[in-house]
Amino acid sequence: MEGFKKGPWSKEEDAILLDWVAVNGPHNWSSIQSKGRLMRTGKSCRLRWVNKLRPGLKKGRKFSPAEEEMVVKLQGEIGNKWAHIAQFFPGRTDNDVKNFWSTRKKRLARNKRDPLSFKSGNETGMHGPELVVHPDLVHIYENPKDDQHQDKTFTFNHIMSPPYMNKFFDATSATPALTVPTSNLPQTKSPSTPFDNVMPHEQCLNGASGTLPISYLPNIIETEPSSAPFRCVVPHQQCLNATSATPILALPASNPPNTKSGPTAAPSNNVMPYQHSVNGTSAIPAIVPTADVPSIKSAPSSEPFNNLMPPIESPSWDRLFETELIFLEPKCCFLGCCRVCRVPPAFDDLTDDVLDSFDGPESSH
DNA sequence: AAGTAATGCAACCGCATACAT
DNA sequence: TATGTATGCGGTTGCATTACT
Repeated sequence: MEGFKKGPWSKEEDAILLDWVAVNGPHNWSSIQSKGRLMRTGKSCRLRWVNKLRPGLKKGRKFSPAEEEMVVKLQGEIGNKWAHIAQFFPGRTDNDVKNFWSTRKKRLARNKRDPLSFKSGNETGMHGPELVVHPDLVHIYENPKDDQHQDKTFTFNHIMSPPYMNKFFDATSATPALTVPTSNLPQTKSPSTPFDNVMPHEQCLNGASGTLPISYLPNIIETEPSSAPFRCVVPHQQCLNATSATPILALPASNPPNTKSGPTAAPSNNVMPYQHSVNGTSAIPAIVPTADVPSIKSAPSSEPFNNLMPPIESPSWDRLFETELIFLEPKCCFLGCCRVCRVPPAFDDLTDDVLDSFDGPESSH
């Protein structure tokens, strides 16, 4: 193509692009050029926005040893799916991950090391928080064959939701790990992948933290048929019990997701699952079998998440397991990744009472 | 201090896919 | 259904900076 500028972006160009996105949203990239605002291709504009200008990016922060380990594991699991891998690292772009991997690969090649191997920070000369994994998760991860479903990718994705990992990595940081600015929410791709959509949900239950404004549903189940409207989310009971009996469902009308800038496939046709019954004694997953999902009415795009699921009828973890809506044994789900705060419980924090109160098939675990 | 190697990363390209017409 | 366009992704390149000798 002729007439398009290439190479590094100037501050002026960035300002124009930011201004454009502020007004028009992060799409219709070609219009920026066609309307004479920038002599850049739409692709170039999009790339600049995604990789450099998008809010919420981690700038100038090297990958920590924990992040490195997770990149290695993820790459080993799913290959060079950088965009997918990047979802596990909020604030990182696929380009970041790709560049990191490439650099690391070269470095290890020079040292004649397997890029799939990981050495801790001490061994590599890097320093940072060690990756600390819940014992159950370690076991599940390292023994995927133990899972009834032997798809390693699935098993892994099921456990390691991006928000959880983010919290995980930032355990020693003063920065709240779950903070995801609305302007940095993943985009809705299409109605066929409804829960790639982002939704705000209730804060982490009244004072667990005042700085966890938004979380979102992870891409957990990649092998799930695209027609399935809900993906597995896993609350853990003690979290729900800890500070409030308030169900987490509530979508504050004053805090809708930032969807006006989204693609044409607005998330307004989506509904979100919610925790309808928090009674303090049973862990009720916010999963609704496909067959139970009612027809979803359309809503104006300005009210994308006003459609809420009606309460589900007390499905048990067992049932969900049996119907393959969750793919780990219920106990593992219960212990694994919290829908509310996205953090697995510290194993030692699980009191006998909590464990006893769990209604799952303990005997099978 | 200068030259070289290593590193980090921005940005390009080609291709695939989704979507509109 | 076919075609064109927009968008997204992975591979690659090239430049600036940093580390090393």
